[in-house]
Amino acid sequence: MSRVLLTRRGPDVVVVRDLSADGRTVGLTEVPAGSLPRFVAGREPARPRWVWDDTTRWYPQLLAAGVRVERCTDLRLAHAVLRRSPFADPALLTGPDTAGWDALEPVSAAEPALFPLDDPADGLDPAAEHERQQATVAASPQRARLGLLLAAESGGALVAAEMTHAGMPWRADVHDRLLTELMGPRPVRGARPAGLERLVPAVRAALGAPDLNPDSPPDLLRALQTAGLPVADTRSWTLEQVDHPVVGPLLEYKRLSRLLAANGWAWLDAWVADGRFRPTWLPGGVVTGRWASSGGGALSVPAPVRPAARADDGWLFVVADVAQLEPRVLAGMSGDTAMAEAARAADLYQGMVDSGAVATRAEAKIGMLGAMYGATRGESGRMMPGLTRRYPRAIGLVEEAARAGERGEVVHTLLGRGSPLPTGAWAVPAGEEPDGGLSAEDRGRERRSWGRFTRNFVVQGTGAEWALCWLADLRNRLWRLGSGELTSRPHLVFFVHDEVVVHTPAELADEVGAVVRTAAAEAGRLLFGSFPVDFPLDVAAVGSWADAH
DNA sequence: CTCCCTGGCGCC
DNA sequence: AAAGGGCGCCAGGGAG
Repeated sequence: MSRVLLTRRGPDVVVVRDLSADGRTVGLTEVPAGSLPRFVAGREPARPRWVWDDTTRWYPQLLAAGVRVERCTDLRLAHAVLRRSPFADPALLTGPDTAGWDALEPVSAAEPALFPLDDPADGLDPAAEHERQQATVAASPQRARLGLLLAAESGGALVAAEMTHAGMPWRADVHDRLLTELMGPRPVRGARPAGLERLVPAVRAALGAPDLNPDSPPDLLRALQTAGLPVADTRSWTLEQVDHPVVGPLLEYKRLSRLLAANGWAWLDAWVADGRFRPTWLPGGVVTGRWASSGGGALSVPAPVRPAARADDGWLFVVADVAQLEPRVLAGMSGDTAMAEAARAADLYQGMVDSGAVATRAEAKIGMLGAMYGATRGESGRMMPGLTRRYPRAIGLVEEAARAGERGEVVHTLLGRGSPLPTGAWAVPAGEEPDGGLSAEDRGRERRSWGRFTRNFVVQGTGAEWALCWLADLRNRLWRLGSGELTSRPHLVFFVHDEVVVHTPAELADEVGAVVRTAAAEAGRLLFGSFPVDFPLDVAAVGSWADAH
């Protein structure tokens, strides 16, 4: 496969290097920046891997010009992975501008102030960085896994740019109607909607606090305590435990007030334009390898507004999510055949019950979540001995990850993403002076807390790798289902950790459903080879996102 | 005034 | 006696 490296020379010229398999430059061309899309489109039929400093600095402009590419290497993301990977030799990755690569941030269309003038990326040498990265992977004892991780990470970068380009279809009129039905028509700026305002006197009266501002947690807490309620905070869960006339109206107020603040009319104004919601997706934005997002809270769109996400006329959403991704991933990465057997069922937790490992589905779920999050007490903690007996390899893997974290060691995902080193005062190496300000108890608590983080890291991070492989493979399969530009074919519009939304012409929905499943099976094969662990999907073809679950 | 922290809560 | 992982975002409120 050929590789083509793109670099900028000033604002107007792009330097194109054709690279040999060992990374040497075998061809050099200069292209005016304005004709880059035409150039890339002309080369794309040969299916090169485009190598560039950072997908966010190249791909949005190509997409805007109607050009889609099949694959790339994103040096920024690859650098971040390699810098922390226990599978990579740091000496091979180190160069004169390593600090610059460490510090390189993605750019977003929403804040173009830095770009293209004065971009720190322009002080870096992508050709040299690419050579270092190639050498690092080639020398790795796990180069297949590491290579897969870098390819998947880069594929994710392409998906992210394409999803922002296409946007999630979003009906502002439907959203406005939902809000109006729940809390009355849109008020003038700064005022409470009538449906919310109506609840304030009820709360004040029930607490005997005529001037209370229910939006101020400290004031609210004082008023609750003054009224004699045994609460130490104002959380909804706490209030639900209390029997008092204020609870009903106050919980209702909090529910509506939250919706108004997070996804009300101001959210619509800020994030929905031309019938599309376009968040900025940040692949690799979380230490575990999960994506983050900025703008509009894309990863936490609450259920009540999802009816506003509606496919275009003649189009459908194919919504797919994988049930119990993380315990399945744990079964695969630990090679635990008993857990993989339970994972053969569409419902892994029911599979655990059917095999006699646990008595009820609820116990299976709480036990597994506790194992992966590090619960040691309560119902979840009490289940650990039984789970350990039944699934020694799976439980053993997360336990060992926790112990390693408590020793201050790095843990890693299946494909080699490394955890950060602890920075807390508890982690001072033996022999050095511990922080005088931290008691032995505090140190123990922080040490265990870091162990819970590393315990979860290996599972959450490997789950993210499965999802990346799924996404990257699905993207190319969707492209082959249609013709014309990206948004006239079936295309991804949303991704939330273990769920995808594809926007597709209605007549292709069945085929989309099939390739979503094929891509999931392929992701399982890429990560776990022939080890028999299944990743069954819930797939629905719907007019609205809200109808999927 | 701006900056930063916290409580609270939405998602996985 | 609701403990236990990862996020982003908002409003309030204190610090500078």
